[in-house]
Amino acid sequence: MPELPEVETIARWLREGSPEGPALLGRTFQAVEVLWPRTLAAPDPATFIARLPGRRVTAIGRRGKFLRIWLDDGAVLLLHLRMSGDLRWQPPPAAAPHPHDRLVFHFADGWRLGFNDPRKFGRVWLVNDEQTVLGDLGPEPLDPAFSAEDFYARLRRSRTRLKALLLDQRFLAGLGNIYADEALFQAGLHPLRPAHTLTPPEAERLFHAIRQVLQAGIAHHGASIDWVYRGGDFQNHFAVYRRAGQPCRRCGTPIQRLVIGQRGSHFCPHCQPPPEG
DNA sequence: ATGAAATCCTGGGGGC
DNA sequence: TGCCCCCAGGATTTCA
Repeated sequence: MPELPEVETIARWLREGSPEGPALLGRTFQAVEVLWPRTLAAPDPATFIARLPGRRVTAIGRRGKFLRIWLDDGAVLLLHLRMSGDLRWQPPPAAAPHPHDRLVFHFADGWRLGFNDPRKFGRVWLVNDEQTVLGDLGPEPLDPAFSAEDFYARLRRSRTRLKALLLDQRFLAGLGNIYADEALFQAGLHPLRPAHTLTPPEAERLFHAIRQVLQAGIAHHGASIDWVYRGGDFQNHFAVYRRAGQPCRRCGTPIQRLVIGQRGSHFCPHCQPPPEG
């Protein structure tokens, strides 16, 4: 599941080039194939196919879990990988698309960049004003301007359980199931704690834990789980995620799994004491 | 306001 | 070995 660290890794590789392929930055689109139209959130396929050729990539970045590719006509290509999305370079000569390619971008030198997405949940937008898509996102966790005080103030406004709140992209942008569980463990906070019950020290602990796990994830080039492989190895450093029944690395108590807000949640019942009731 | 449930999808895992 | 069933998981939409 690509979350903030995985998307950040992909953005860097597209910007700088990687062992898997060249940089996307500075390239000009020659053509685009739409193999699964529902991947395209906006505009409609005909408009998309007509508009992209000739456009040059001027910058590449990230907001939350969205990949942002700015074009020389002022438009922005936004990609959300959701569950199983990935971007894969294919070198020339031309060959059949990969089995789960939904969009394929073509370049003049024969390289192709495929938006590959087995589960078809990923979405792509080509818009003039990115705010129409990104407008409701919460703060960037790693933004230097975002402070522990801001975070505490936001927590106090919600009675929602911590786990569900951390996954709400309007509350905070970029966390998914893996990093939410890891951050809660790191902070020693139970996923069922109502957000407004956190003390200022607890909020500060969670704030720093979130930043720490995200930065660790980025340093490891993200996590490679299931069949989504980005070359990262953070999956070998999980403290709780998908470790139900295995001993807590800190105290040895078996890790528990609970479904919260339809999401599997993993935690140590000893290091993360449950709320009252 | 809050949250639960349904929805979209398919590869993979468990059960037999 | 193979078949069937069911499930995870992000985000949105709908229902209670």
